[in-house]
Amino acid sequence: MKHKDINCENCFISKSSVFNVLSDEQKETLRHNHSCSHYKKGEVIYKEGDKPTGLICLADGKVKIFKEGVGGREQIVRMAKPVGFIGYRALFASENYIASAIAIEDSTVCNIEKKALFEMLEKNSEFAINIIRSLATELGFSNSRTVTLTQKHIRGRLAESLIFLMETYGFEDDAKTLKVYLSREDIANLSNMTTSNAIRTLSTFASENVISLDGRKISINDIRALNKISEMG
Amino acid sequence: MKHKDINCENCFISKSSVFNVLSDEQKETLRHNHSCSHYKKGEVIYKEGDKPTGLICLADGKVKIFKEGVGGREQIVRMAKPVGFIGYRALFASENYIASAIAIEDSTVCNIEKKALFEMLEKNSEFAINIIRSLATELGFSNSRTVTLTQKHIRGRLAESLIFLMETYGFEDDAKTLKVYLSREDIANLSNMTTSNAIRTLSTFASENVISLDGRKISINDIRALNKISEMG
DNA sequence: TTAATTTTGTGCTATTAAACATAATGACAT
DNA sequence: ATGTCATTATGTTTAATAGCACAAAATTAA
Repeated sequence: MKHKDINCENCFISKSSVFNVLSDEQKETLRHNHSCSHYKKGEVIYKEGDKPTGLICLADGKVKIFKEGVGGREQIVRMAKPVGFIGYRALFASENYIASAIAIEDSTVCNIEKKALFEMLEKNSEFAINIIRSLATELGFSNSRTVTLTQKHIRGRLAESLIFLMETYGFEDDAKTLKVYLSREDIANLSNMTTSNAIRTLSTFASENVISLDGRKISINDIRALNKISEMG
Repeated sequence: MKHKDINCENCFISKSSVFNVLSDEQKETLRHNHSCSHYKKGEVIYKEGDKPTGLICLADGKVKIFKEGVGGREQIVRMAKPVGFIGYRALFASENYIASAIAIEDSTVCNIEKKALFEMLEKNSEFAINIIRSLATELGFSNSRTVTLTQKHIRGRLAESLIFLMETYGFEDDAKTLKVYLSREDIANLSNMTTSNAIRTLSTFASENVISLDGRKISINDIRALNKISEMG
């Protein structure tokens, strides 16, 4: 369910956004061609096969992007955090979405119309170069992940996922609890393993004092050990 | 070993290249900032960790791009054909290479200087948009491949690789023999399996009359069956 | 509050594919 | 031609992990 007109100004003012090379006037143009929506935890933002209507910016919340594979088994290909973009790959490739996006927390997104965006790309080449850099970086990440997910063993894959979540979402105030609360199934889908094995391996990590578990709360006790497991298997 | 000044004009005149939106004058500018090289089968074009010096265009030949994973096991992430670009990801992300490129046939490549290329990106936004589209398409391919390689079983993965090679390099004049001659090891590295299993599974496909084998020559007898194996496992 | 449903946790079994071993074949250098 | 090395081929064993079954706990709905 969408609630219109919720503030998503974050998307335009963030220093780290690809928009940072736009002039105030250009930002204003995009602002005039956007709409905001709100999604509750678990709601679908877009589905595999849908046609993109614009560039979606995540102003607040957390979103998982995943593909359905063999027998409906899902593989999470990306986790988005604010301020970040989602669905841009399909938009720029002029294709339909090849993955789905679901809010894993209540989220606010803003949609910038395709037409206005492409006009901006033509006008401001520095902006285009920013997009090129983002896509190239993301492609490198994807290639690395392919190798990881296919070659590392379960412990290595899970350790790497935990490191990834740590780097993406950071810690709570205690400096050790991951600031993201995923189901065991989502953790499994991120790490290319069954839910059973994700549960089992998390328990093992906890028994080795590498992490602590309290429901969906995961605390990292020993980053060095986690890195070692990720690298060595 | 590199041989300078071998013709690689293909790269500039190809209709299907991202350069097709450049004016004659702009093409001339890039031409003034390029150099050609030749690589024999098996020679390294660049290695993981190297710093890109420009955009490499494959004018003639065939190249495999691969990453080294756990225990040096290689995963082929892309196969390049003429006219196509290699090494552009690292260049555009301003990173060092995260994969290596090796000629699998005698190949001619041309290197367009980084500086001239980026100046062109700034001048011609249509060109930049072309690059954006290429990167976005490639990213989609990479994401799909991640799911395939992690979820499909051996038969499915191998079938998909054969279809991929067929779509990438096409057939010889007999309309059934793949126009690319890979070692069993390369086929394995493309399909995320051991060499033994690639050999075994190819034999099985041959015994099922889906393909025919004659040394490194692979002929596709039944595309429909191959597609079915790829989809169903 | 109770009932229903989902999520988490744990043990056992079956299956897949890797690892290993050993030939056979083919390519290449001397 | 002859030896060396890489590649291809095939059989056997072993290890990893998916699949399944079931119970406990937590969450949601009635």
